Amino acid sequence: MEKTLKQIKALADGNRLRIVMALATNEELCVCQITELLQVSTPTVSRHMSVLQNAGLVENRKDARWVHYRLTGDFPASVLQWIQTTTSGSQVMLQDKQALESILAYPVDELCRARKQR
Amino acid sequence: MEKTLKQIKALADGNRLRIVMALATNEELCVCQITELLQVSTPTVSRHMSVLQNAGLVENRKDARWVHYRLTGDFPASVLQWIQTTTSGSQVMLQDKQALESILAYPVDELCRARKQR
DNA sequence: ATTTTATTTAGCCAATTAGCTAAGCATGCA
DNA sequence: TGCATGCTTAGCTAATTGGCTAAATAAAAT
Repeated sequence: MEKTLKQIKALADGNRLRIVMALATNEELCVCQITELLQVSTPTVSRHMSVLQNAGLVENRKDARWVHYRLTGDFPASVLQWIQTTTSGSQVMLQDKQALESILAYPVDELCRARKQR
Repeated sequence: MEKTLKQIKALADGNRLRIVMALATNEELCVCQITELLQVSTPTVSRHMSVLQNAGLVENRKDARWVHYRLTGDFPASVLQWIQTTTSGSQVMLQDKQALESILAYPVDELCRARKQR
């Protein structure tokens, strides 16, 4: 039961659900991009990612300065599908989808520098 | 997203997961029986049930003195199945399965009276 | 070598939550 | 009508959690 419970708890947060949905449609995102999406501080995103990773729901890949996260192959497919079908029409998720398009329009390093200036 | 998140949060607790699993294999259980299963106080069970009910995952039926809870038809089937397959082999769930057999062996009113004496 | 940059870790605070006991509310029975 | 019974609500406490800022780490660029 422990693993299942850990995974459910990892998903039981609005921001983490948004992250999962973003990764479901975008394969890989770096911390900086997720930070821009959620509009919370970088450390907060980092902690959310470690919760998801600890639950075995995401994994990361280091590439130069960036850490790219993606959903693991173990991510329970039926759960992901349920989340997608039940949330994809929601206000937040629609907004995120649009925001992600803008975010992905920038090269990663430009986005990060841009954030810095605020 | 709100409804989905509410449902996930409702499931993000060990005792509530145990309750859901118990109801998945037993159709209907009263508060008293669930209390006996979890070995926590009646008010605690009552609160757990209201969290699940608020999320639309369980509904209740009043019968004389007792309130019987069952999973709703809306309970996302794929999620239930995932929980069942991933937790049914766990220590806790196996113990619960046995405990439930003993609990169901008593008529409901006897069980409640029996509890009272401790 | 030093500085810049992306991310993580540590430490703090406010809000939420799961547990308890005590009190309240219904419903059935004497 | 009054009492017992099953459950819920209220109110408290301890523990957990999500957010922040500041400091640490790691890797690239100057």
